[in-house]
Amino acid sequence: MNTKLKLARIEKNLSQLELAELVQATRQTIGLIEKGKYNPSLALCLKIAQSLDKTLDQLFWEDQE
Amino acid sequence: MNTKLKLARIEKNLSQLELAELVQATRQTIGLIEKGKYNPSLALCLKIAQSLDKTLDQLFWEDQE
DNA sequence: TCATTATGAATAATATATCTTACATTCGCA
DNA sequence: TGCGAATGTAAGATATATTATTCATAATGA
Repeated sequence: MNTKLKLARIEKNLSQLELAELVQATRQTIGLIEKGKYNPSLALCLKIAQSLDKTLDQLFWEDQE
Repeated sequence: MNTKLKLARIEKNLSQLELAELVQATRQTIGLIEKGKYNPSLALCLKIAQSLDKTLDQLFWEDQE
């Protein structure tokens, strides 16, 4: 479950569908990434980060043990 | 061409093969990512970053225009 | 009540990352 | 010289991300 991504999207007042269109993906893909059920490509992560005005680390980096 | 990745690997004195083994990938995959010919998965990017003691941003973030 | 929006979820099809295997080149070093 | 290590590259096979389509549900507002 990628809560950071979901929160960042909601902060920007975007629906899954709106974010999907911004990054040229589908609603399902965004939904599954937020659910943590997909292992997205770097290119998609970069587009998402740009669209939400975040960096990769802010959305996808978890402190590794 | 991902120069940051290549430099970070060389800084750690790792060959492509050694890095590949650390992240459970193949030498070819590492080579192609360094060449900028692959769009790697987030999971692989995370493993690479951990192995090189860098964050995602340090290896894969380019200042977007 | 009804319509719309947002989301979750499943299945089948497609695109592509990754692997496997293999061969070639370069370079440092004995 | 020549050997071994590191790297580049290519073709075919496999795994999986992503799409397309569809159905279901909850929330909201007219």
